[in-house]
Amino acid sequence: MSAEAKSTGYSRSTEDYLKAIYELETPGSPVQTSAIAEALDVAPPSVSGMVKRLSESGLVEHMPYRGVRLSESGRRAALKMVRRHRIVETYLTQKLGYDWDSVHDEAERLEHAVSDELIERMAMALGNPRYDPHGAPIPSRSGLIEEQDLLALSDVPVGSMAELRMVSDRDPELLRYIASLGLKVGVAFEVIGRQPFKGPVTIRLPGKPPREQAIGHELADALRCWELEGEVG
Amino acid sequence: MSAEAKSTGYSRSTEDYLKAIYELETPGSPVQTSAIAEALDVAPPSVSGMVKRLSESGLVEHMPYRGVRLSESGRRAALKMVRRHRIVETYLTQKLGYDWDSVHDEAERLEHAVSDELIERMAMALGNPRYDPHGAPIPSRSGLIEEQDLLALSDVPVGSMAELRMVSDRDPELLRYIASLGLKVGVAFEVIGRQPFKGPVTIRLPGKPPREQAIGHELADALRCWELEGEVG
DNA sequence: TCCCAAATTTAGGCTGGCGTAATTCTGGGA
DNA sequence: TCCCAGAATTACGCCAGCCTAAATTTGGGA
Repeated sequence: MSAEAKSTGYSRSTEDYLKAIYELETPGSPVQTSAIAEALDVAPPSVSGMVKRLSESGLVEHMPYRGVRLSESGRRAALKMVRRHRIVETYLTQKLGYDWDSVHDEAERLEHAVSDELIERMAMALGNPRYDPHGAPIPSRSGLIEEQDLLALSDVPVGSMAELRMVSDRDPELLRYIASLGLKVGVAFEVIGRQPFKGPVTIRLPGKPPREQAIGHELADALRCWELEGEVG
Repeated sequence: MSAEAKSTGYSRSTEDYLKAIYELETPGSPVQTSAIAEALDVAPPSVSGMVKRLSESGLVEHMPYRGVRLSESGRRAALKMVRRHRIVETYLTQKLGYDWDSVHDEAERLEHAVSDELIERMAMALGNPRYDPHGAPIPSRSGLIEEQDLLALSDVPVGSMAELRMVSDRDPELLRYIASLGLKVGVAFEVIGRQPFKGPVTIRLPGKPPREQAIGHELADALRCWELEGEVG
């Protein structure tokens, strides 16, 4: 009966679940209950309960004991949340001086409170950006998102040039660290070595004297790159 | 057990109640249950229930059947919400092109989601404003608020000059209307007449040809003014 | 002083969302 | 094919907040 000026019309919790499911979805397989539980830091039975409500609302398709998939309307709502999150992050960094490692939590709360109008005004003020500060593509107002086909740094062949295109916004520590290395979205570098058995990747970073830097495997897995055309010897 | 990055540490609902009570409080008398119920658009028994919780948390002092008063900590939290609300309103109008009649609802939601840091960054970007777009004073970070001693337009003596200083942000219709008259905070005018029995107040507004304008009693009650020194014949 | 209307509180219920404990299903290994 | 570990679900309970209906209190007028 209550109006709820939320503009997705769904509860905060529902919005969180939809976004989490969207982010966990891979084209092939449904998202498992336990994965959602971990992502949202709730107990698995809580997820079962919410999944039931979501599927009754037609937001997800539930295959018992198998997992869930977003329905069309679920995906639309999820992409709306993703757009909000990324525009807010971009706005905070560009207009209010936030560092890229500190915007995630703020955006996580604001995405539930902003109206469509505010988001569009922020987007306008930013010149309708296509990527957020971590390189993630911003879905369009109509819910289209660019599918990027990026390579983990750990998979870039030794000897090639690559450009950092995207990093998860989740881990501030990690973001601070890679920023301290001079790495940010758009920086190109050469991959000059990789040790086997999940050993570090070594890259050469541009600079007055180019700098070689070892990147641990876990980190190298989190850095998404474009392999650049011209190879370097 | 959950951390709650809310920074007041209270629930959305609690924040709403505290702010409402603050705004209904008058130095002398406690705030009645029914007044809170009306302000928040909930049923009186819901207020009784919440008041019980608030008083158990030490945020209000409850005098059964008489009403409630904010405690020190309750007042501090309420003023924090007021500061947030007013800074958000100011930010939206000054930096994102909102009109003064459309910021209230947006601020009403954002005030619960923003962090202290975001508020301070907004305030900084605005040059630490002292008043919001409707002329209401913005509490300082430490919780001090300027007490203004303003006169309703309906109480300004006929013949004097006055300046509009403050209007409630609650009614967009009213705000649009007075803006359409060319009235905004800071505009000075002369009170040239007032009809008895809650009749209209007539004012003379500055302009290429000064304009006379009748203001209904209800509206005249909502416009808070300074009486200016120099009288005019 | 008594009584009634209005305000308030209590009683009892509901929903969303979370938790734990117990149960059920699934799929891979022996 | 059987069995079991792990995943998922069901069963049940809790709390915040809201509601309506039924007491209860209060204060002002006759």
